Amino acid sequence: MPYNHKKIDKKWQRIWGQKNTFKTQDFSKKPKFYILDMFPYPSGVGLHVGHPRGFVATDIYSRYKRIKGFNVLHPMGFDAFGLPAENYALKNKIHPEESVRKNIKRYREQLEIIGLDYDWSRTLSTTDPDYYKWTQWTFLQMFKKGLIYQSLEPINWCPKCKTGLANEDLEGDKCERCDTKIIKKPIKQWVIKITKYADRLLKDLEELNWPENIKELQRNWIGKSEGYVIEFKTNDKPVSVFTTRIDTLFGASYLAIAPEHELNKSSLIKNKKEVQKYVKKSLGKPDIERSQEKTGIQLKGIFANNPVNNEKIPVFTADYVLSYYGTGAVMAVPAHDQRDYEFSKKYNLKIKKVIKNDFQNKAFENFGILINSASFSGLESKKAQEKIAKLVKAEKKITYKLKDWVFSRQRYWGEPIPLIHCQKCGVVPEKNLPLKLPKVKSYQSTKTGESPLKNINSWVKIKCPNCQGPAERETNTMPQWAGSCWYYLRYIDNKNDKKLIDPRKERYWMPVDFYVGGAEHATRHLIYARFWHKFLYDIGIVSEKEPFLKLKSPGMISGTDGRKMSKRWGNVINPDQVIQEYGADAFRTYEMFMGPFNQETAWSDKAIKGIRRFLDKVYLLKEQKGKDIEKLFQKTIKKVTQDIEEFKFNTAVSALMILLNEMEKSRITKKNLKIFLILLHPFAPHLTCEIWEKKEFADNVFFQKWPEFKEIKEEKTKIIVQVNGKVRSLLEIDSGLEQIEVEKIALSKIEKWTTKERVKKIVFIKDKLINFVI
RNA sequence: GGGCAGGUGGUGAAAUUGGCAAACACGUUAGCCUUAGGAGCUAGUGCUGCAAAGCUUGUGGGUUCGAGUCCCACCCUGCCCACCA
Repeated sequence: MPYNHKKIDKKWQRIWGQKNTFKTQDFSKKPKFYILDMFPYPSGVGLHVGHPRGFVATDIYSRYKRIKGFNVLHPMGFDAFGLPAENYALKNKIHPEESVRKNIKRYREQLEIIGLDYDWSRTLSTTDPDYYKWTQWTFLQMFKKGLIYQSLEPINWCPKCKTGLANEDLEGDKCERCDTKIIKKPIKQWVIKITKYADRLLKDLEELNWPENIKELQRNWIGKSEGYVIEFKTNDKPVSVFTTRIDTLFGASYLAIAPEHELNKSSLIKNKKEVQKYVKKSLGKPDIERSQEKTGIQLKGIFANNPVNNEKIPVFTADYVLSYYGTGAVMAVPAHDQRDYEFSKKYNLKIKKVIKNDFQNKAFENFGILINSASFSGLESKKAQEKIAKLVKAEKKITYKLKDWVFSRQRYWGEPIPLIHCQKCGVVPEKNLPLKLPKVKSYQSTKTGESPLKNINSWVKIKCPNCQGPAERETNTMPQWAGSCWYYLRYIDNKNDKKLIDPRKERYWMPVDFYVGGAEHATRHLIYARFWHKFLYDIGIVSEKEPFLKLKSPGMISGTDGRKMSKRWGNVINPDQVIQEYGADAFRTYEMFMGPFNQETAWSDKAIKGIRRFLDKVYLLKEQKGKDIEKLFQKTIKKVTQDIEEFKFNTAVSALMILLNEMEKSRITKKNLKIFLILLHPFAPHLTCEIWEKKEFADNVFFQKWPEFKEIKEEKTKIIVQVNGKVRSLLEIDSGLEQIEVEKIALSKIEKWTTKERVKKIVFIKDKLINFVI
């Protein structure tokens, strides 16, 4: 291999470091550009080649923007609290603080040898007390604003991790982290009222320049639906139900309530024992199990009145009804809801069609024309809804699938929740932040499932800051997602110990212009962070409603076998080894060349060799005489510029290859060589810097201007000649010729296929195509 | 069950958005060079065919002078959500 990548990579990384080349100044005459990577979670195994795909892309974009004359902020940090880090530490019998420090060091080394242009002086870790001080501070602001409440409802419990999990942390009915089947367990949890922001989270999505599929995922996650709340009178307390199909009210043949519903405790129930047994059984089941087969039990002795026709209908407790959605009770319309249909079949309940249809053996769920609905028969669903609602005095209501955010974990390795429980004063916020995580030897979960912090008496038992009476600290910690909700703000002002962020700097840098990271965060990190940001906006800490203007997600890189890279398959490829063998520039350029940025692709040990060959040839380029290829140069400048802008790096690289292949056979001037190096620089920064220096070109590659391209008019043009749409010939003629002239030339070329007489019609597009239809 | 993305050579892929399908690269074949080749260079390489020529973008239909691209139906793969009333 003609160039020594090991030497060159090291040399330039050292020079960039010594000269502080990538140090970013706050404020500048240049326009600002904030480009951000989703910061990594430093696990024990280190990065595999899939992780840096996004980092390399932002690096290319960032270097491109710098050369284009922007003041670029491109920072990197680490998200290191949470279960995986704690489990890793437990397994390896070291303290998580220790393992996290080691892992971060390793990650940073791995990132540095790729030659990324981060300003490391702005780095941060979510586990650093100077950082989580402000995570805790924001939490307390939410607490003061009444956005946080305690709840004792049954939560998803992982018996192995011994912690409560939000629905988002589940994989079906299993714990996402350890694959253990979860159970329902009532535990006192802190919960954030993210649902209060549901509408804004939904509405503000519209303005964002995000991929449509990610927006759609968020919309579905928030899950807005409009309907009505109808009150059904019973012989006990009335039951409110939520429905989106009030037009089917005449078809309601029973009420179904969730096992958690109040009415289950009614004294009028005749079969109390059975009902209680059913309720108890249901509450222990995870939701998935509840969804597998529809079961229920009638509340004997209880009846409801259908408000539209006073019909007396039975009431069932059924665990297919979810307590946390709508009102926890539904009116069942078997003819028009598949779930109710199945239930009715099983328990032999009335199935009454009220929307015209020919369906048999299943429910018809579409809108349509009402039948069997007294004076409303004949109306169309939408119209009927308003009228029926008016009649039964139903209230319009908007419901969301989004649930409040269970914010506490019964674990050691997280931000301590800065609250104090006092018998007299209730819950009191901590005054001295950061509330540091105490150092302990043993941080195993307690047998009761409570946080390990519970065992540290000296930390837990304190005096109430209000009344000086005996009080206890909250021992739950925050979930893994907490720290990543606002880290992008802290890069802007990472050493500020007075404020979360200096407002002047915030106004200068925010919002993030471009955010790049995995699509798997579409519904968790990206919703939580947007929520957190909106809260900070509401209390005047930030000036923008949305944190991330533009978003792109890299496609996964799978192993050479096409399977997801994992220890289990033994197909993990380590970037260090690849860089060792082929150099950082070949690694970077190959990751961009392998396919479209947002598409999953399998790694290939062989294909990277082509990139290395390309770079070797670049290294050997020298000024020489030959034919002029100015046109191709202009075309390539245009292509590479546009492709970088659009994150189409694969075709940008291929354009550079095409240019190089031509250059080898053509005239190369000093000017052209410089342009080529500038175009290649974002992809292969080490090599281009080296060549630039070796050729004794002035200055440095990244202090150059990005080349502008000129549109060059072609004098000659190629015209496709078709007969009946099939290509039969190709003409190379002067540009701008009119149809009559082209016809003459073209006809002589296609004598084999047709004659002038047989031509019925001619389709002509100037400078492009002529098609003879016969 | 719902949503989203996708289906093009032996492989990764490209196609100016309706106008030469397969650019670029990997692999491979032949030759050169070499003591050697897991180096380099030259030429070839979608399929069928000796050739002329024909065929080819998951399947079937449609629109069009012309379809990988637009429309309809279906099949397959991947990801996400999933009793959301």
